[in-house]
Amino acid sequence: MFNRLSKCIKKLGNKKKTTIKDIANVLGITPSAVSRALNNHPRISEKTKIAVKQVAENLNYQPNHLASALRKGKSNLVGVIIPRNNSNFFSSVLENIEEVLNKKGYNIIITQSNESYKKECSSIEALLYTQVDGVIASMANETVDLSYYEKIKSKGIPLILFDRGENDLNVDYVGIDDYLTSHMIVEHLLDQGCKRIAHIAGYSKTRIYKNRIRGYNDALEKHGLPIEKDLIIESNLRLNDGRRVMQELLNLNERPDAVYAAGDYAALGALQVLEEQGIKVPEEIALVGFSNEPFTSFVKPSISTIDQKSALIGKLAAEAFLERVNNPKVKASLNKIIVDAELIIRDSSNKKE
Amino acid sequence: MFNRLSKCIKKLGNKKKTTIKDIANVLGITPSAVSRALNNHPRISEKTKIAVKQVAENLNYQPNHLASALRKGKSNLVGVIIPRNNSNFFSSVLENIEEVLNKKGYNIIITQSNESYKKECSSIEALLYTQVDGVIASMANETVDLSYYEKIKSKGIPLILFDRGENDLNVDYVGIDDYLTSHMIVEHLLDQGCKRIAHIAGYSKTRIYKNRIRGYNDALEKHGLPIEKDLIIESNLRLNDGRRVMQELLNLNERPDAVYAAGDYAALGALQVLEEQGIKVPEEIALVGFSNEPFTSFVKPSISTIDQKSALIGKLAAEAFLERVNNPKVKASLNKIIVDAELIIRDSSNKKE
DNA sequence: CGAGGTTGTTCAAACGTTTGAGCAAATTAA
DNA sequence: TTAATTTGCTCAAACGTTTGAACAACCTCG
Repeated sequence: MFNRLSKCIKKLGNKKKTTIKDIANVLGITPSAVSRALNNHPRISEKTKIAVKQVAENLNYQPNHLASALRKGKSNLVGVIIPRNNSNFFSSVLENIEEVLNKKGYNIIITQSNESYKKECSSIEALLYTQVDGVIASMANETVDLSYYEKIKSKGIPLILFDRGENDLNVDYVGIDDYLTSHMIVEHLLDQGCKRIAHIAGYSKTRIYKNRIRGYNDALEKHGLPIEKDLIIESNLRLNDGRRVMQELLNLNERPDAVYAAGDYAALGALQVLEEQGIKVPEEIALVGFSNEPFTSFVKPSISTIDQKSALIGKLAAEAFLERVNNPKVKASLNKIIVDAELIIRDSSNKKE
Repeated sequence: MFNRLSKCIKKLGNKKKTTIKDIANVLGITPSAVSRALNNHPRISEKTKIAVKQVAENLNYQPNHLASALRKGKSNLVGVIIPRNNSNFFSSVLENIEEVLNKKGYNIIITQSNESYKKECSSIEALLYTQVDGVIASMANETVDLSYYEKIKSKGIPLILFDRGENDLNVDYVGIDDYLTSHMIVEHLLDQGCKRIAHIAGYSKTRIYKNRIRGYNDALEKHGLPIEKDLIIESNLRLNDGRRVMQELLNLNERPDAVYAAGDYAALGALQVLEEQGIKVPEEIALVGFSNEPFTSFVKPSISTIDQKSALIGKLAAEAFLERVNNPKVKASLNKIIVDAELIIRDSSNKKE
């Protein structure tokens, strides 16, 4: 056995990667026994297992994922598609997805759609080509055509959406209840004594922004306040667009006394305009944003906002995927997991004390 | 031929994925001919190619990446390791790496080390297991032991470092010249009339922060200014640590009249403390950060900082990888690609006008 | 002592591609 | 017309693993 080993070590000189075959040769057993030993198969003797692992270690054996994935028809790779990577929300979601899935032996492939439908399609294409075992995605704002997502479903692998999803697509979803969250914001502002609440809305075709608008409207109605079209202005929610919308609101005959922006960057833009014009926040106009971007806590005044529980959403999305993989037959109930968002009240909307 | 086709379509009913074998059966040719047709092999007739592609389309054929990667010994996957995903710098680098590599048929697997050495090791492990064709990485702050990176090199696949690299590891590197950039900052502050420039330094074991400190020292020396130990304080560069260091600096017998922080978050922390204490920026103390995080442009006063050309760095790192893959023999010269950083002068250090 | 079960292993096929070698037919050159 | 070359394909092995089936050797039990 010893000269077998040394022969093999010599062979290793020419840089070929070690395979289970090499291990088998060293020990004088077959590759299948080695494979089973490495996978702790019950029908392999403890003695052999130890020997195999020892030799594997010595030869610096690294299993070839490609081969086993091919044979098993399972890659242990999960694709994650996010719109953009620079927000704190997505980075935290990712971190948690990864944490949960790594523990179960999955690795993740992250792709950014950059909010572009075209890029999103090519990402899906690439992920499917890589034979991922599932996809966890948050849709680009632009995306209306769902055929590429249908393609994932038709492959028979799990598809989990988070944050940005579509009801039409019949799949698992994890996110907050935008409608209720909007309610919460409006009621907080009313509670602060505000009477004319404006809404810097997101792209009204996207489900989540649509729901925020609905929530805003219904909350006003519920409290007997009129819904004024002038006070709802659609925006791409970027900083500069927040400025533009705030300016428009200030140009109205009757100014609002509160602004609820569907995104933090838009809220920041609004805040800048208010500051430039010497309008006191929150005394004259109160302000609430959405997403809890880090900067909301350190600008002056700090901006009230919504914490979307990114860590929890990531964790739940990953678990939803695992659930689907482990119980592929249960096609029946699709989960809509709704996480409670949290309103973080900061200076920009806190008139009391 | 037509009944062959319909037979095959029927077969497809039972959800099995189409393979080149299926296409071969339909057309009555061999799988190898199909493979060659799909890959535009010159020895396949135009007629056959067209027929194969037509049938492939009809049967909704999707090539199995795992199989071809296994056979070719090449996965067309590139691993990217970044410390954290929430900074604008890394997200922009990623976007550009992806753009360049996608064009060449590569997909990227992104993993976050979360600045943890342990996580970094397991990421490397995972990437190697997935048989990536190369790794592009920015090292975690913690990382001192390079053995895991050596492991990548020993696999014989390209390793490209960016931003955070180590000279000891003999590999390609893309980044800015931290030493010169520090010079530039110090000279800008001197130009503004500052005489006592403090430095909120990064972890002095990390190469880039070490170089920033060296640059700071040498620039002062060059201009005949003393180097005062009290004015250089090491920090983890997070917001709160920036506050702590700024407080320490203010407690000195003789206050600095300028602060150069090696990171934007630390600069922001410093700014908060200055504002709270009613110290005028830049008049009493000028401030410069590092990295051009978005918030530096919208806080009041806006913070002068360094743009590290993230897009360019991403692009160059990806190209360095491609270079290595295409010319594996050229072991000789390893590239240190140095990109010129740009000083963005904003209100926090602009005393003139 | 023989039937039945368990243990530890081998055998061979399979996963879906790619690719060097081989070969017949068609084309070109001499 | 024949030899040489080109064209268009087939054959079979290979990539490294996993896995159902088979089987010998050993153990157990009545």
